[in-house]
Amino acid sequence: MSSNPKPEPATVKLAPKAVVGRVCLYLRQLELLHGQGEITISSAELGAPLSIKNAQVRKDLAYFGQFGHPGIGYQIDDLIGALRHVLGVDHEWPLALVGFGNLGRALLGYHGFRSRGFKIVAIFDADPAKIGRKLDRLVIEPLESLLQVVAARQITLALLCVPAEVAQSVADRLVAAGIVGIFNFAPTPIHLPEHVSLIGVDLGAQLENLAYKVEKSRELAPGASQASSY
Amino acid sequence: MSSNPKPEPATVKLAPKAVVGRVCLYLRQLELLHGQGEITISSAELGAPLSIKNAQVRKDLAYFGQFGHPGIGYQIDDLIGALRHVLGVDHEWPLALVGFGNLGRALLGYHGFRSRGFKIVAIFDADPAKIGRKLDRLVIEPLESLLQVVAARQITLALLCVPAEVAQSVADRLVAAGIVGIFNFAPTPIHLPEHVSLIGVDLGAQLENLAYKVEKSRELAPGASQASSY
DNA sequence: TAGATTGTTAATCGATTAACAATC
DNA sequence: TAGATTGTTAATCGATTAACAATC
Repeated sequence: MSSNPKPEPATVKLAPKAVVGRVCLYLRQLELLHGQGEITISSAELGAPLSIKNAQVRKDLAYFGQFGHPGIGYQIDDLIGALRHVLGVDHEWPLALVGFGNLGRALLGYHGFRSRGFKIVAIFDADPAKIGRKLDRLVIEPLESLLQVVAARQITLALLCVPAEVAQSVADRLVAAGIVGIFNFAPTPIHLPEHVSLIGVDLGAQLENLAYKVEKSRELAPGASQASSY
Repeated sequence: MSSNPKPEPATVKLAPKAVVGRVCLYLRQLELLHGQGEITISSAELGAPLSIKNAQVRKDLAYFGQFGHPGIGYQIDDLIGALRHVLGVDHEWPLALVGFGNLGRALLGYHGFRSRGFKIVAIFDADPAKIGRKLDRLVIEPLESLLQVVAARQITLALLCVPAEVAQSVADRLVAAGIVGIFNFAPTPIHLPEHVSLIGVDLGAQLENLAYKVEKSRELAPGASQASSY
């Protein structure tokens, strides 16, 4: 433990969503660079491949502390450690996968989760025909077991991949079982109590956004659009 | 040669990303209400289930025209038609599915696309073991066929579900084949020429966002977080 | 008319960018 | 020291919210 300036003088400034989103990208980029043997990096170099300006990078990082060295830049391994801690990905997260349809099946095998400490430790489905099926080391369980399994395996987060019609009611049951964060893939908004966090991705809506962009750039003229990177 | 530095003086206000995102939600909500036999709706009623304020709803819609009637509200079927046109979902969009791994397989069966006029009409993969396999009415084809198939089936959009390492190079080939919009699922930013539109969803990064929220609300106190709806 | 609700303007709020003294 | 780069403040930009005359 070093001589840290001021740990937290009641300044619980929770970072804006946009900032957190970008910090995730910085972390991934940093890990890539670390793997390539890089030692330090400047805000400009870090932002460039992500199309993010140097001032933005510095401001984002400054939300969480002072990590840089004037004239030098950022120590990559130190920054990786700091950002992992900030984002809460410096430890494992046991996940429940709820709804084992097409999308649920894909998420079970999705590498982007596992590589970040997110580990699916339970699968639930309402369909009696699916219950009992074995996958990997897991068995598909009925929603009736939610309460017991969530407690036993200390599950905190859930991937919700059920049909839109039942998304809200299943979400309610997840909350009742003690889940504190839900990643909603159902194409419908759901409402949760204040203490439960929520992220939603509506793939259909996203694709409509893309259609709009294309339609619009066609209108504007053959060859004028705004490019962007994600 | 082209004598237009600025094509349209007044009316080419391309709506901000956030506005388009919300309009997609309005459209879905309106279709739901239409199915329930509702005829008219006010901005307040439309926004409520989405946790969006009435002023915001009116402002968003006003980007695209005047659809409402003072004292009455909006005619649901008229508004649906208008928004579909604005978003470009009043006609079919032939899609290419590129990369037939876990996620690609899930997207092939994903109902949220088909119900909006998005229709997968070609599947590509680089793996010789997969090429030739039949699914639904489609055959998995090699990337070498891209140019020919995209032209023949008039494909404009692509779902990119390949590993991060090859995402950029495959995207380049898609662009070369004439694709004008890419939905990138690979967990890496890609860069495209100006005339090609891009939407990216990084599921791993999203899950990290959720982890951050949970971590943060734990710090703040047991029972204080910001709820939101998607 | 009285009540409801729009589209739009003005006020507020937040996020991005630029600029620069401080630091290595 | 000279050059590089930080963290932070100030300026700019954009998005959300409130307020209200106009309209049905």
